[in-house]
Amino acid sequence: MSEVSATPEIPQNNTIYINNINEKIKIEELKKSLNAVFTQFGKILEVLAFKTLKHKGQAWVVFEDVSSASNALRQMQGFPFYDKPMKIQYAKTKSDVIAKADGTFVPREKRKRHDDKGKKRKDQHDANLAGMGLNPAYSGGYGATPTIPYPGGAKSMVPEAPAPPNNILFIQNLPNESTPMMLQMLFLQYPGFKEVRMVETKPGIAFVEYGDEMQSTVAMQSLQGFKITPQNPMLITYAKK
DNA sequence: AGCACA
Repeated sequence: MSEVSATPEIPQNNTIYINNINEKIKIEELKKSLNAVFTQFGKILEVLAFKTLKHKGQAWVVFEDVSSASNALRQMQGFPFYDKPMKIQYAKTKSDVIAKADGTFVPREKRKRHDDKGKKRKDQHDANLAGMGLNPAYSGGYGATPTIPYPGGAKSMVPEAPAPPNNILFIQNLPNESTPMMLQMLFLQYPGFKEVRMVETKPGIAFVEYGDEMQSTVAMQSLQGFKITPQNPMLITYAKK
């Protein structure tokens, strides 16, 4: 009898293919969440997901290194993501961003002919903040290098050492005039938000609670370094348990 | 279930 495995093995790839994803999640949020959840395994070059019928519930996460993809695949296999266990495989083919870096990229024929440069991407939450005179530090680049703009005086830390995840976030370097309402405006937009707690005796810090660690992670990734004033980039970490 | 390159 053959000893070939019954489950078809796909060779390693920089890109992981994820399915069984909760289809209720909007593409924009989904990509952000995937980025947040997988960034711990290494540099992510791209997250792709589509809302077309054929591609619902699926996504591709492209890592710079194959080893990152391997670790992600193993460690996040079955991870409860929006209440559904992720199914992760290697992608069947090389992603374009990788091929381009390789020099092996060859444009495929099914490419659209017409320019689609007319589409512009909207910034996500700037509108809410304008009235308060707040200035986002980021305009929504989840693919960006997760560099944390540490406030002056913070001890230099190795960014590769992540704190243990917690559904409660610890926010530092807030301006003294920050109010719970201001913070709520920022954090409420991410799913699972529960509450903001500020410590009266210690201005400049706050705790923000989410329903679970995944949700808090998404919010943290999105608002990391957000500037309420130009000299106050938020430093967000998981709260100690 | 479904493997793309918005």
